[in-house]
Amino acid sequence: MAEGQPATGHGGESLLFLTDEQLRQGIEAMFFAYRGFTADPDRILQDMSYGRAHHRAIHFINCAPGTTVNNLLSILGVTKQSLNRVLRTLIADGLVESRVGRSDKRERHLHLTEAGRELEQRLSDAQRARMRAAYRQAGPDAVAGFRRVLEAMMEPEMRRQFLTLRGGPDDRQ
Amino acid sequence: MAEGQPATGHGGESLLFLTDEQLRQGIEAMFFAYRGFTADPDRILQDMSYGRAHHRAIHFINCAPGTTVNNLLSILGVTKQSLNRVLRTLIADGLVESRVGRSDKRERHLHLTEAGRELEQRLSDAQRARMRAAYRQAGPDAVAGFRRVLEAMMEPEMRRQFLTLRGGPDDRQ
DNA sequence: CTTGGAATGTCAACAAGACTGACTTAAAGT
DNA sequence: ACTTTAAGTCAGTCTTGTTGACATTCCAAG
Repeated sequence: MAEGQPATGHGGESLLFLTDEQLRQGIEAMFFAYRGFTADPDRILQDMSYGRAHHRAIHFINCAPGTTVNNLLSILGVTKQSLNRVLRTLIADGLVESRVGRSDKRERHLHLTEAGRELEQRLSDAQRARMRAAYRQAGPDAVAGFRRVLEAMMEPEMRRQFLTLRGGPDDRQ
Repeated sequence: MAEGQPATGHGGESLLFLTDEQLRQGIEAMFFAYRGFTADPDRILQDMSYGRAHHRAIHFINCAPGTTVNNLLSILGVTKQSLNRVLRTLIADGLVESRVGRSDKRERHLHLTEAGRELEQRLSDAQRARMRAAYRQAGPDAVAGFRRVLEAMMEPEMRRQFLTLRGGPDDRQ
């Protein structure tokens, strides 16, 4: 496994390219960058009594309105009990609405309320602003490469989820 | 702010390039990729009674042998109480050695023991393997772009730290 | 129709790992 | 002598993950 493009055609670079030192730098870059990536929303959230988990839930409910709890679980990769605590507070605070499924009454379909969409916007704007700045600074070609490496780094199952999400959200309810 | 390169000279793409949808996809890619990024070491660590915090400490002690506790704190971005809990167990388990500073006896210089280096290798190998596979699959140009975007995404202070780390570790002791 | 299993979601209790705040000890600087 | 700095500790809280037990609903086999 792990072939794809055998790293040919870049004069000599193909060998230097995968030294442990280069990889170590990539690992550290990932670590520091992820900190920056979450810094802005975290700052907003800590003033409310929410955390990163709430942000993630809000984000993906916004992306796929009407999604079920189970569906959200597989995207977020946590236990249902963990997600439930977060959802409970979001519902209690009127940011998320949980509608009993029409066809299958066991399911709960999740939607953001107006207030929920408003918070989502605030958080997304902050995160997108940093992303936009980074993209601008790095340039279009760098962005394409960035995306390619990230996709290759995902667990296969998550990559499927990711590509599905890009396609179209399920709005059944 | 957020100019740098005004995204010129890539025929038409310059406008499409920064849509909210593109940015959202970048954000989600970052989320899923980071999960993959930590998955392998996490699997190794959960069999021992360690967590991600221990991995980070071991990683950076290995990178900069002889680093002080304070130095490590600023790299990891956690409180000393939090780091101390981790260091205490690592020292007790004989993975990390804490030497009193020669010139300044208040400082403790941290080193990995043989057992510590061994664990570090195991963890790094797992993480590097994934990184290597992703790099190979994406190709050299993509990797360069990946690195550029990550660097631009860091908090300015972390970027300094990162570039310093690339330069040379401080081996004073 | 009933009944038992599977799926979905909820509640309760606990652990890891972050945080703050207050305090001690030792060494360095002034 | 006094202050500052580096490190460590104790106690308490918060977020977010975990497992275990439980309720509800659906569906299919008897």
